[in-house]
Amino acid sequence: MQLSQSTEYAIHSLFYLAVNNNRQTVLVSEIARAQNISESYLAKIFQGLVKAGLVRSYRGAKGGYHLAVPAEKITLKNIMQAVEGTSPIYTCDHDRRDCDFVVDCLITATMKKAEKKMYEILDKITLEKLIENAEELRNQMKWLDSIPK
Amino acid sequence: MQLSQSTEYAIHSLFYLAVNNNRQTVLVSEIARAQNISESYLAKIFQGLVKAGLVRSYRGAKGGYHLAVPAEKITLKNIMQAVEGTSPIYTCDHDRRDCDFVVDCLITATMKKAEKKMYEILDKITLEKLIENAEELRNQMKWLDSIPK
DNA sequence: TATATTTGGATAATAATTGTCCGAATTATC
DNA sequence: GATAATTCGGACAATTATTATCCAAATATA
Ligand code: SF4
Ligand code: SF4
Repeated sequence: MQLSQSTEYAIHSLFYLAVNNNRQTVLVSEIARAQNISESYLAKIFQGLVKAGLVRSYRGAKGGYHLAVPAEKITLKNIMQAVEGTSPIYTCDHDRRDCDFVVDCLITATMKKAEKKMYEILDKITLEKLIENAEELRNQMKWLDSIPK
Repeated sequence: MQLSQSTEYAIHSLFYLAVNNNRQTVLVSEIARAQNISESYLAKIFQGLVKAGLVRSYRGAKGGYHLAVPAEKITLKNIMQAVEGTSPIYTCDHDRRDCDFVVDCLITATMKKAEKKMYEILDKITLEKLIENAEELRNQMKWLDSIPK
């Protein structure tokens, strides 16, 4: 029940993008370098983020990425679901058992509710809010300083 | 971000145990058969549940398992953590970045809060409540009927 | 003693995650 | 038009986690 490292990469990379959203584009190589993570792997993650509609890509010289929507519209929930998918945290195999599954049983209903509550919290925090928080904690988050090419 | 199948097995097996808690012991073979799942794999899961203090085991003839604590004291949270562990859903690699991590940043704080909310919901539902719900939905949950040896 | 059962360890099969590489497509600039 | 810079898509490989099986040893009953 842990988020994949890809999600941790994606959150931080979008955060970095949001901080640098005034620039035309940012290279994936720069984003990887800023965090000291694998560039080729991050490139793959970004392909997914494009498909999910969170970032826009620009190919060719002077290309790169920037946010597809404003930073105040992208939440931690959005990012998490873009990377991890949207399938529910709990699914039961009722076929395997002798279980009709007409009405949600209390197990299923509870799992759905727990998941919903979790996403409600995550949906409240946007990249914009992360930036505001970063202003307060700036001295502890040096990796956000943009890296010159 | 999905629960492992082991957790699904554990929840249903403990549920089955709770329903049959009037009996002295229940065999792991019976529990597996009732759900049509692998007996040897379930046996391994039960070893973990013993260590977690959720069930008690009895070796030898007439042995088996029963709940270590009353059904109203075992929650879905307890079961989930017994199987999946208690490490947080989100951990960041601040060493890899240039991040001091003195105070929780908003990412970390939000993840902790989301996790907490999720567990709060799961901690409200006990095996006892599942049994009550099963009485209502009895016709759809035939697998709970205890299997004669 | 014979039988029933969990325990713990070893091992294997399968699937998911993480990571790399490269040629093709695209775009900007000279 | 040629060149350089960049993402894209697909294939592939390495590593780790999950799911599963088996068996000898320990324990308990009768
Ligand atoms: S009891 Fe509920 S969770 Fe379990 S198999 Fe039936 S419907 Fe699914
Ligand atoms: S910004 Fe927050 S989550 Fe990211 S590395 Fe720093 S402390 Fe961790």
